[in-house]
Amino acid sequence: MDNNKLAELLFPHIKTTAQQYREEIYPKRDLPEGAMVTRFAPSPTGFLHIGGVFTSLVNERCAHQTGGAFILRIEDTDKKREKEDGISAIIDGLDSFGIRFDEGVNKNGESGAYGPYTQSFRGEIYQAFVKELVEKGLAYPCFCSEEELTAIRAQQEVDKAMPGYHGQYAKCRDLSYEEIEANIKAGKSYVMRLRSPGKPGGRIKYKDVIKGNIEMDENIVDIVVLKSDGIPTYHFAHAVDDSLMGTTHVIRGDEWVPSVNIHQQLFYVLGMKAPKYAHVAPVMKEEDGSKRKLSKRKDPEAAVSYFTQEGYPKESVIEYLLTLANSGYEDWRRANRDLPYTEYKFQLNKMGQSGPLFDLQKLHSVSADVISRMTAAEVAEGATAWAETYDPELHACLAADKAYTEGLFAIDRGGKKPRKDIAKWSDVKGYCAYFFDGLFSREEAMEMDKDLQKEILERYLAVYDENDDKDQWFGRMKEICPAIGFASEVKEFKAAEPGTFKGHVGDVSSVVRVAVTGRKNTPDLRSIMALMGRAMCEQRIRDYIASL
RNA sequence: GGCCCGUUGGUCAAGCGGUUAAGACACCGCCCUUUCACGGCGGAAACAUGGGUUCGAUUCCCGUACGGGUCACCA
Repeated sequence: MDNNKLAELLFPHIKTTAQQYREEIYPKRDLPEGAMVTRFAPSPTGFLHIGGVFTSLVNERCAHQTGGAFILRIEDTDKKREKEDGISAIIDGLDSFGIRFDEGVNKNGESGAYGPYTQSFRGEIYQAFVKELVEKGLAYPCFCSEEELTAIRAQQEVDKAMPGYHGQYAKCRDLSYEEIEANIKAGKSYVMRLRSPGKPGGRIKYKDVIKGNIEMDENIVDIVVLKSDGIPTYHFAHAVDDSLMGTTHVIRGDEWVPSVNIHQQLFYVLGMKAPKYAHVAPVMKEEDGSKRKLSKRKDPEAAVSYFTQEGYPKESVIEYLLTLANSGYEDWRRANRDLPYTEYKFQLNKMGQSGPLFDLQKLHSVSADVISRMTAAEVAEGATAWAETYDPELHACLAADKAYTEGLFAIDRGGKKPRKDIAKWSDVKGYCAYFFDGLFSREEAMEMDKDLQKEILERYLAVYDENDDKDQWFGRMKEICPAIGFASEVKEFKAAEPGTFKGHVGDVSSVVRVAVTGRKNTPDLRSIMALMGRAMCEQRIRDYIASL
């Protein structure tokens, strides 16, 4: 058969050759030694999944810490599953986690010298490569219908043969030029298949950066490279794009491991160098005692929107994901509390081989730590921004007086041992409600004789001075003690015979605390009262007395 | 079912032939402390299983079990 003639019959409109794409249109990248070119290549089939953030973070770290490039490519080769806002959901989602791309699809379209970066716009490129394959006798049209394919599968089951279009089952493999021409003239729909050079029984080996040495059967299936609509399959698009774009490391989910034999074969027939592969295990979820892949449909915490809704700062999610990705990260963080995560030397080959369970409790702890390292201004800003869309009532309070809001977050913040009460912005309301009359409610009461509480508060009011510093403030509490039979030192109280004192200075401040905040537990009361101011504190105390 | 990968405390995990088998989250106790938090100290808690190889296996090899992945004109 005349392969060139067949190629022309099949692709008469394709004038730019594969050779030109390879050598002229997309030149080699000029990068420093060791620079990694990576890519995140999602298909726009729904919303961004936390697993997508995970793999793109890994890709991003590898590219940027080596001075390489990070590409966002959209794999929209499946029209059926495509969702309308799929692309923008991915772009916005990644952007909201601060993951930056150097090339590819973005909000304004595309940028970079290796485009288009959206596969649906690369049709002619793929076809040029298939055309070349046809010329070399490595691809052919297949006219089998869905029914025929099903029949083949059924037959293979009977024969206990390996499923797939191969060997004796590859009916269209050796069609003559005339037959092909006749089918096409008859308007029969067809796909383009690879004429696999693989031999049954052949084995291939490759070294996965994460999984190590992997050995598997050589591919012998004549896989589809171009679907009947002329759009490539993932496999083919991957091979063409990643070689043309100069990807050095393909870092993707490990569900692709079994396809590596196909991919390597594709690079081989295309005459292009295969990239290195690193297969990342998926983030898992525990259910009924067994692990399974985190699913977008079943698990609310799988969608990135969950984290924004709950108000986990993006830094927290990244921080947590990094601890999952590299176990050394936590140690590094402890030693370098204030450095940005980009300073950490991420190691691809140190990633776990099996999927980690997504642990919300750990996220919570990591996030509390992240927030504890923020400044009051940052916390105020984060919380206010979150509340604006998710809690209008809270937002009204936080936004009313910026200085006041910042002040409340400044209490017990900074220094070596900052508080860790807030793990996500949705915790803020519970944390600070008593600072605002609009949110305030009396949540807890003192278990102490009411008249005694009254007396304590009356006496306190008599000596209360809003200008006191911390020591003076506490001194007032002590001042009250003797007159009401309380110990002004806790040690004194503990050392004395039971019954000597009715209580101690700590109990006095507890009464004041409950009166002012409606709670038994709060951060430093003096700071709280100083921030709230005399009028508010006095009002709270008087209201409390009246309620007793 | 075929093929591929994996299996260290509840979870995330160090480990790479000889260790008292790290650390973190969670849990428990104690200390610090005017409350709470933070912090400090301590505790309980693990090498799936059976065979080899070896002077010695968590570590290497084989089998078993369990878990995960994949076998499309989906990615």
